[in-house]
Amino acid sequence: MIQKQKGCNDIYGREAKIWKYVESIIDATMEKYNYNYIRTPLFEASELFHRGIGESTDIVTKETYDFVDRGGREITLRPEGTAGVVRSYIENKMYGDPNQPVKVYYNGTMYRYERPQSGRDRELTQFGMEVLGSDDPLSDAEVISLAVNIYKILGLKDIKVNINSLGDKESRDNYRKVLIDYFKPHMKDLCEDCNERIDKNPLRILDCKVDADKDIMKNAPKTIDYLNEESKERFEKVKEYLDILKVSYEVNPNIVRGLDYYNHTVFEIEAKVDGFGSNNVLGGGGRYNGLVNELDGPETPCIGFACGIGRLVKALELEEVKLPIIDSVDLFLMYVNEDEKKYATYLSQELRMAGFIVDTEYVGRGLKAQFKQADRLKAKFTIVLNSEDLNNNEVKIKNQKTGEEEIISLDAIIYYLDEKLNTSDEFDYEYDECDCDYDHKDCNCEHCSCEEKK
RNA sequence: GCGCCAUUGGUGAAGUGGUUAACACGCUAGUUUGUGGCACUAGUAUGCAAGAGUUCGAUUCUCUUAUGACGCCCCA
Repeated sequence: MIQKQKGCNDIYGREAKIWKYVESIIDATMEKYNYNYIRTPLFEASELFHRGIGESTDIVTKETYDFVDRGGREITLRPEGTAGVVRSYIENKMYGDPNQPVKVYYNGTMYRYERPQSGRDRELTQFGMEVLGSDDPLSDAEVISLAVNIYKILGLKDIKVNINSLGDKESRDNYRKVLIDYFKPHMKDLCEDCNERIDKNPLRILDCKVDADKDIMKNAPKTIDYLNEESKERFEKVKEYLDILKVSYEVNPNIVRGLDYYNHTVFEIEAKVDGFGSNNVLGGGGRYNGLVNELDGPETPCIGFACGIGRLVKALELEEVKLPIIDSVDLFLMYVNEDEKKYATYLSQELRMAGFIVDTEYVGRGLKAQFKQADRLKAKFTIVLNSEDLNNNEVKIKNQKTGEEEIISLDAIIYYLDEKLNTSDEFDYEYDECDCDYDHKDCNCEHCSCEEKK
């Protein structure tokens, strides 16, 4: 049997419906903030992601899917969304667009060649947004609040926003030196990994799990104490706007982000959900004023945010957030003989075109089993097509919820369903009640929330 | 890249170096029921991730590979 590739997932059934719902909320919310959807290629020239480290000594080895195509080009499957957006921004000269800043959002699969673990796959789907061409602290605050609002609209309750500021380049470089000077004499007290980090990526020592509780870590210099006046003022402004937007946050000096093109605002949003494994960060972002220029575009201040949808969906599931997922059909058509089946074929199409969700029998089940199937599909109405009734231009329609049956004229089906489904609130989505009519003591359906069951 | 544990039917799973691999749910058919929720009957893996080895004989032992879970590294 051919198995799926490591760290990839098949998403189907109810889970796929949740994904679609989550994505619909993302789309709708982004639109309200007037962020425009952008689609960039899934693969890009490797150089885009593995660009020169340049003047910085911070080295981040990117674990990406790289390959050489038939034309000898070095290709990389995108590990994140920002670089492609920035490339597109430059290549399409969006900086020349009179409509500034450029606000875009994306949603797509990313690929990382890593060992899978909790909350981390090789193929992942991320959505994110970027504001290119604004250095206004308001855009920092807006990006953060937009992200928070998406989580809130979806129904996540316990989310925590951690923010920090790395300051401008001057502040950041200064802080780096201070941090190295601080840790250097104490290297023997730190773990093996930290000894490597001091050279590769000193800021990330602050993230170390092993040494986190040591005094040396707690007393480490904090980024915000090394901001110059300008950066400090800027950070205050961001916080001020966040207050106006009613976003609660916590300043966490250990949020540093791994890449060196970040400056000023950096933030992470975490879900406080039990059972989320070692990594409970839903998404993060920050300001990257140097990146456009680094990729040969004009000096452009930008800020962005990205979030893994897989983790988000997992958080919603763990928090048992009720989502308005449509997983029922309006009508299930049953039949026994071939003539009835033919009529079912005709009728199902008519009703679907009229806007109803209609399903019927395809595998030759008996009537009894067809009723079971109707239950599984959570059919709101059923019709057993019967040659005799059809000859009289009639049909017996049954309300699966109440058990009531009515004989109605064939011509009246559409009107009848419309009346029942759209004008009464009888079939409105119910968040907490069981869909079935069964005795709750015996009911085993997965949505039943009755006390007896628990 | 490193470490630890796992992989038995549609699902949850029990189990053993030796002729027929529990049990439950589900599903299908039938009896009964005024056409479904109950009850009863019957059916439902030539197969225990894949390959190789040890053995008279392996699903059970060993190795390799693949995938899953979790942790480290890394985290965009």
